[in-house]
Amino acid sequence: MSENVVQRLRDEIENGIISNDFAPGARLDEVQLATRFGVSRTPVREALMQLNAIGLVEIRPRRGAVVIDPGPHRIFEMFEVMAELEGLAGSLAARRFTDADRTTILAAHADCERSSSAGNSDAYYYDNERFHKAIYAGSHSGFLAEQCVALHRRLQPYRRLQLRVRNRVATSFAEHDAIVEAILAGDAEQARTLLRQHVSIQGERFSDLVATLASR
Amino acid sequence: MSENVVQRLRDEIENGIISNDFAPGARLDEVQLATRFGVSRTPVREALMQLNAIGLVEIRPRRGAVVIDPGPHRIFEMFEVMAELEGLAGSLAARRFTDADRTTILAAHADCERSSSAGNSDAYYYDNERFHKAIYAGSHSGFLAEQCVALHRRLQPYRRLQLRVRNRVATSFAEHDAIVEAILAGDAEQARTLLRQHVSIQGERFSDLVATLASR
DNA sequence: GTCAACGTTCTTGCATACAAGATTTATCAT
DNA sequence: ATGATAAATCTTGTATGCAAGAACGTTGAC
Repeated sequence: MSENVVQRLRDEIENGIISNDFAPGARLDEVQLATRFGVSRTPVREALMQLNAIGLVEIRPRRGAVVIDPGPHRIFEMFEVMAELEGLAGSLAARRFTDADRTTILAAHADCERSSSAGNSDAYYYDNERFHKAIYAGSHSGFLAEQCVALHRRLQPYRRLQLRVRNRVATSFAEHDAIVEAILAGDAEQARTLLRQHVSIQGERFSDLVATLASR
Repeated sequence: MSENVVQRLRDEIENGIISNDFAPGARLDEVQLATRFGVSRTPVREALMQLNAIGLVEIRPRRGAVVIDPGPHRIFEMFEVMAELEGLAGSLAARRFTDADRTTILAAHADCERSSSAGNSDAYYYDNERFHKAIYAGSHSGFLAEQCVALHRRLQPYRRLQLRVRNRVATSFAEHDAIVEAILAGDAEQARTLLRQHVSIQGERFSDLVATLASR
């Protein structure tokens, strides 16, 4: 996967956090991680520092690293920012998409339709990710795409929880449909608005999130 | 400043990059930095890894760390995202500001007026920063504020260049005035639009940036 | 039985050491 | 003189060691 041990560790631990293997609040013991991955403490420390810089891990001086627990309110704030960035990506994509972008977006959208109508929420989860990444790419802003991917990744666990809510997959796909239409029609403002609404968790969706978080 | 050596180093090197002490493309030699700051290579490496995670430094495997050179296009992309985030902050602030926020914003705004009319672009630079941070705070979104501060910081050198452009300070202050009005009137959409325009570098401002970058 | 003070143990933070890959330099052949 | 190859040097990547601070348990007093 990666060249050096540190990158590998960073990815492994990050995945562990994303996949809830390391739950929020869990202590990340250096020697424990080191023995687990068969390396010394040094690369483990370096990986933890990187995760700290990203904001996934908190390092309390002399007291070790713990997985950050954002809490419902902060998760909401993160979705709020994500919505804004996705909106921007959508509006830029509506103005800038190429033939290749169009093909990629439509392909991902078609896959979403399949997994949605099949009622396969796990498959939909992955197709949905491809769909959104296709839009980031369509924005033709490398920096924006990176920011979106990073934030998307951090929100991954909560997004996943959301899809478990009843009918969310079907609703999500319907929203995709309108988004694709707006983008391909070149309607930047409409694409922005729809994507913002699609991503943000307002009203009852926030309640659903809190409820699902509590019952983990 | 900070508890441990790594944080201190991270800040020092980051400041060095921001202030162009370490120019884009410059090699960051581990032993050199270590002796310079009177520490061993270990904390230097850890600091570099953090800067790598933030995106200020590129670490090429087995070939050392260099300061990333974003290039005009990427800088433009970064301002584009910054504009969006500031716009969001402004719209949230318009809806959520408290009496304390109002006081802080007005105070910073008044300082901007002073340094602007005094023609002191260095002073304006700092007052401007306070003004924008006051708006971030007014948004009452901790996550958004963090993102804004981080990006603001990364764009610091280029923002500074911009203020050197003729009349930019006066124009900037005039824009602030309208922004304050919109926020305090609770006009979220107007605040968003004005802030977006205020921050983004469209048209001739981009040409100015490129020109200034070239003649550094 | 509870609480506090002290000592032990464990963990982190930084330094040093060593190995492996990259770079530079020197030598040789054409 | 120029190019290539090989050796020496330098730099990075990882491991280990040591000191200082935090967590924990024990002992003693009330």
